[in-house]
Formats: sequence, C-alpha cells, structure tokens
Amino acid sequence: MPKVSQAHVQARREQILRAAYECFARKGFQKTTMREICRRAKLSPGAVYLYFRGKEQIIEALARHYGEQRSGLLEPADDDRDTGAAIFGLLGKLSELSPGPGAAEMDVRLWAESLDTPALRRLVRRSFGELIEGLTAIFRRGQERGDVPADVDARGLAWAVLSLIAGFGLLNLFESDFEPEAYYQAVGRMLGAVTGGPPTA
Amino acid sequence: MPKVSQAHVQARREQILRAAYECFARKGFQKTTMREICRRAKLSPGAVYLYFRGKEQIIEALARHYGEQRSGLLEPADDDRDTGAAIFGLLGKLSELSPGPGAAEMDVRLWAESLDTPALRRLVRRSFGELIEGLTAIFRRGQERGDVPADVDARGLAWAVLSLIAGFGLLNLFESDFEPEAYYQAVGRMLGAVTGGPPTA
DNA sequence: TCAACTAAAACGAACGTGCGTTCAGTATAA
DNA sequence: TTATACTGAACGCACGTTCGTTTTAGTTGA
Repeated sequence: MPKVSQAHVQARREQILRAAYECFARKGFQKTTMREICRRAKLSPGAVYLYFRGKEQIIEALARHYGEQRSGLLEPADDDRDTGAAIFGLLGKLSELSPGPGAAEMDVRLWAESLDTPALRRLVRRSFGELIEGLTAIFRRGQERGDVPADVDARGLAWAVLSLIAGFGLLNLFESDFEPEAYYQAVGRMLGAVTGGPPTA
Repeated sequence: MPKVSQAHVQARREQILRAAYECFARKGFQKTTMREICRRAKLSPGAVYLYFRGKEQIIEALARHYGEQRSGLLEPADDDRDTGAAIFGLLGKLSELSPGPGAAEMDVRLWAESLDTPALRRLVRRSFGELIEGLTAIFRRGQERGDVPADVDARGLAWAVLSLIAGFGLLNLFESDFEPEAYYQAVGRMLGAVTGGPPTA
C-alpha cells in the first residue's frame, strides 16, 4: 500500500498510540517492550519505526495526547453557577475515571517517569499549570462575586483542590476500602468553608 | 575479615541500602544499575549479593525501611491538643521534607513501582492504611470532644487530609511557583470548617 | 479492462549493547 | 592456617533497533 494518504499515516500513529497506552497503563513504561506494543498494534517492529523514532518518542507523544485530553475537561466548567457547584462539578469529572480506564495508573506512572525525562517533566508541569489556572480563575470569580472570602489566596485554594483531585486517584489505587461517598462528603464540608456550600453537603 | 560480627552484617546492609536510596531517589528503580549502587556503596557486585538476593529485594527492603520511617512520624501526634493543632502539626511534619531529602521523589517512584510489584503494593497499602488510621483516630477524638462535627465521617476527613499531604509533595515537584504559605493558609481555612481552627488561620 | 511495473509500506530475523547476576580467585581477620 | 568476606572479569539473556526482503496499493500503457 504505497503512496498512501496522510489520513492513513494519522490512523497508523493513533493505532500505535492506542496499543502503547494499553500496554503502558498495565505494565509501565520500562517494563513494556517494543515487541508487546507491536503485537498489540498488529504491526511489525519495522513498521512501528516508520511512524516513531523510538520508544521514547512514543512515550512523549502519548503523554502529550493524554495531557491534552485531560485539559480538555476543564473548558466546559466556565459556566456561571455558584463557586461550590463549579468546583464540585470539576472535581467529579476529573476524579472519576476520566480520561479513560487506567487513568489513575497512567497519572502515577507519568509523574514517576517525568522525574528523569525533561521533556515529560515539561508536559506534566504544563498539565498541572493548566489545571491550577482554571481552578484559580473559578475562585477569583467567586471572590469578585462575594461568593468566596476575599482574604484567602485563590491560588492557594486551587492548589488545595488539585491535591484533593490527585488524592482521589491515589486513594482509589491504594486504599482497599476507600469510599468515594465519604470522601466527597468530607471534601464538601471542607470546601463549604470557602464557597457557598456544595450540592452534597 | 571473616567470621564477622552480626552487627557488621547489619552495618553492611544499611550501607548498601543508603547507597541504593541515593541512587533510586535520583534516577529511579529501573534506570539505576546494580553497578551504580555498588560504586556508591564502595563494594563489588559479589559483596552486595552476599547481603541481598538481588535488585528486587533491595528495592523491597528499602521500601519497608522507608515506610517504617514515615509511619514513625505519626506517633508523637497522640497528644491532647485540640484537633486543629494536631492535624496541622501532622500535616507540617509529613509534608515538609521528611523523612529525608528526595522524599517526594521517592514517594512518587514507590507508587509507580508498586503498580506492578505485589510485594511493594502491599507495603504502600500498609503505609496508606497506617496514616489513615492515625488521622481517623485524631478526628474521632475530636468528635468525642465535640471539637469536630459529629455528622461528618471521620474516615472521610482522614482521606481528605491524606490527599492534602500527598498533594503537597506533588506540587513541590511539579509547580514551579508553588508557595507553601498560601497552600497552608488555604488548607487551614478549609480545615477550619471541621475543626476548631488551625494555628495559622 | 487488465497486466505489467514501480515505489512505498510492512515484515521479521538478526545485531549490538547493557543489564543483572555469578563464580573462580584473592585478601584478611580470627 | 583456615574459614570467610570480598573482588571483578565474564556470562547469558532480553531489550531496542536495524535492514535486506517481501507484499501491496497505485500508475501506466495498450
């Protein structure tokens, strides 16, 4: 199939990235071999190397793709509900299973891998930055509206909420008897101190 | 130096573990080679293999040692101050740099590695469990004292605080302009809703 | 309409490298 | 003198990557 369309190139790359995601989420970046990615993508090593320079570039492309998906969840939160509802809506969307199965595992693996890989670290930093920016904006709007106390640093609140989001994933991974309901109740109670009062409290 | 004391065996093991910790915190488990650990411990490969069955066992021993250090920080928190002070004291102790340099990196690396290694996963789960137990006990005592609202699940609050502790480490790693002061202020404000009111708020 | 042709895409066995681990030999404390 | 801690060159294996070969989709000429 020579002289193939550019759409086909795109499709092949996505086919490889999908296979890579499945392998990486299960076994991690280091322990996943190229052969496994090839097998899952139903391609030979030679073919894969036509579309990616090597394993490292696959990881990087995947991380970029993943980060964009994650950030995309932020945008619809720009509505004008009260601050508590906005924050809680975001918390729910970002905490649950988005952006797909194995997301919590992938987050942890990306954090760890990014400690040694400058390119990945930049991507993770950007992801954190975009989330913080969005959360900060919500709290700032709340303060302008008088919804949120003015003497608290909006950025500080955003950091705290990001912790609660990340912690949700960690607890799901490592607390065998974790109960999301109780978590949301407690978080709602705490957030109630700085917002009008979330829907569940 | 044959027929050596059992204390010497202990010393050698700790010497190796210390070297391993320094390597692992910097480069991660997979990317650190046995040769690097040997060089840093000033021992030959053969000697190291007299004290540990292999790389995997070094990682496991290190994780166990590390987890015990971490849990050890919990105990002095059993005093009878008000709940806010107790929680905030713990948060400070656990968040900062304990139990040593590179702790935040090590946490993230252990989380990631434990996803594929059952023995490590058990250790991480135990660490989480011990922390949650300690935090839950503090909140329960607060509820008995009337310090903390009785209609909030103490376990849920413990989970939330654990998130805030873990998040502190993550933010230090990945938020370039992170300001611990603002974080503590915001967290204090939020915790104020369920405790008497922390020292900084 | 359909062979013959061509160039790109895909294959997969083979390569080199770097790793964890071992073991025959050496040094040393008792 | 001897049992034992220690050395470090060597081994085997598994990995990422390459490249000579094969297959295939599109093009050409009648």
